[in-house]
Amino acid sequence: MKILVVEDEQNVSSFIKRGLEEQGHQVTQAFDGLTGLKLAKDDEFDINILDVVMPGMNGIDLCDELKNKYYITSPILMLTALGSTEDIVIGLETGADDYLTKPFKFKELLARINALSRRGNENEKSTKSMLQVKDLEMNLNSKEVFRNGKEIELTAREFRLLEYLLINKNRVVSRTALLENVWEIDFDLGTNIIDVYISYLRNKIERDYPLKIIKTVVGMGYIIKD
Amino acid sequence: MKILVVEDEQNVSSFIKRGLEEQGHQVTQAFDGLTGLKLAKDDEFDINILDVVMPGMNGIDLCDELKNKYYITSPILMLTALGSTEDIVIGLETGADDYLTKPFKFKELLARINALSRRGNENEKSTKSMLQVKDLEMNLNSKEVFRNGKEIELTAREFRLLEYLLINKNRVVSRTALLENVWEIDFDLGTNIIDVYISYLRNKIERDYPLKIIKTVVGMGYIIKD
DNA sequence: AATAAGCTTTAACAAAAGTTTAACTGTTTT
DNA sequence: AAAACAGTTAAACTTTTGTTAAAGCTTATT
Repeated sequence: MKILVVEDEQNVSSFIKRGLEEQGHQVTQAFDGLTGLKLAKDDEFDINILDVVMPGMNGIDLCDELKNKYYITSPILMLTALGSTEDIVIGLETGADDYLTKPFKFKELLARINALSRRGNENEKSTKSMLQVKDLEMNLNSKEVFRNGKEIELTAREFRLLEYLLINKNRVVSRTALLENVWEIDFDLGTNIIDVYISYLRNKIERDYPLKIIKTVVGMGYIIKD
Repeated sequence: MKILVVEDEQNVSSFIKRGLEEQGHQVTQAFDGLTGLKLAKDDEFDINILDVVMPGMNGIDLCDELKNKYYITSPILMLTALGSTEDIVIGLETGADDYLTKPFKFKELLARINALSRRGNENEKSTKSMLQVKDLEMNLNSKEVFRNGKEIELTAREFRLLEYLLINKNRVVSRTALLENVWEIDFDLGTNIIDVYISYLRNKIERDYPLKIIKTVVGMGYIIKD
């Protein structure tokens, strides 16, 4: 993992760096808030460790900027002096994902880092390249579609239509939305292309199976439900 | 929020309960691990607070069971005695989402609970789109309507009418307003379409239930009250 | 550049579903 | 009790959806 450590005290920073590198992580150091901001805002790190007390920009403001201005998604772990409950409260409020009071045992830091990265990975399940509903699977990388394990060949447009419906699983998708997002047509001029493609799609993915996938909601659009 | 507190020390448990209830949360108490397990495993709580040191099943085993056997998804916050770093490490390793060392300031517990629930909500952004009154629920994403858990099929117009009434819950909605907002008719030419649709709607959502939803306010319009 | 194959779009029609009108009945207010 | 207001019903009407075939495009290949 790539880990950023923003900490002004040389010896604490090195202590962390050495320990994490022993665990096979790649550590980048920043010794003041502004440098830390520059490094972190592009969200290239798996975890950001920020000290609260620093000259210039402090850890809380840095955390605030990162989470609420640059909207970074990687977790932030705050380091605070023992007993400064106020800081902890504010830190968590501004969006820090965890904190640790100094002095701390390295083992605990490690456990927290693991917990944070574990949590991060769970959220990324949604980003992964498979969409599915019932016994229908769509692989976004290989652009393959399977029903009950059997491959179904779709044309590009059929694929995009199905993809959009799957991304919006459990939501009714209007014709306007389909026209805009699948066909990039921003105003309808009385085409029935959607109906035609829904029909094609149904022929390919539902014809041989009793379990239907695409439901029509008359007057509103179409929906794929779990 | 519904919060579960599994803690064997009466006074600590009550302290937490009282504080959280003051914040408007709904707290359920368990005074031993097994009871806690029974309550938590059905995953009906928004947050589970577990004490580590308890007679019988301890908090760490409980956490392990819940996360790795019953796969509950709601966050777990562990309470540990000060300085037992070992416990914290194990706790986080078994899947706890956060921990707090005793003694703690209530303010901090609150901040952590808020942080945990915030994190949870991000994963299910589809939730915010529910309208409801009494035992009637309307899902604006899937365009589904349920009465007492049972689905009711509505046409597009019926849906829009009910939606508008629900958005204006506890307010009398005039016929003119309905005509403008549901039918997009800006001036009435003596139609009774609203009466007709109110009648259709009542047939579908009230016919089989003693508890009525839509009330007529003669000379003014209709109202749905909580 | 011409051809062919595959994909996309249009258009016509049939079928299904939903909406509106209007006549009639019932209820509340004056 | 009359007048105004609200509710019900069924038939007429409109809109929406599904299907098919043919025409129009693109793209790869000769």
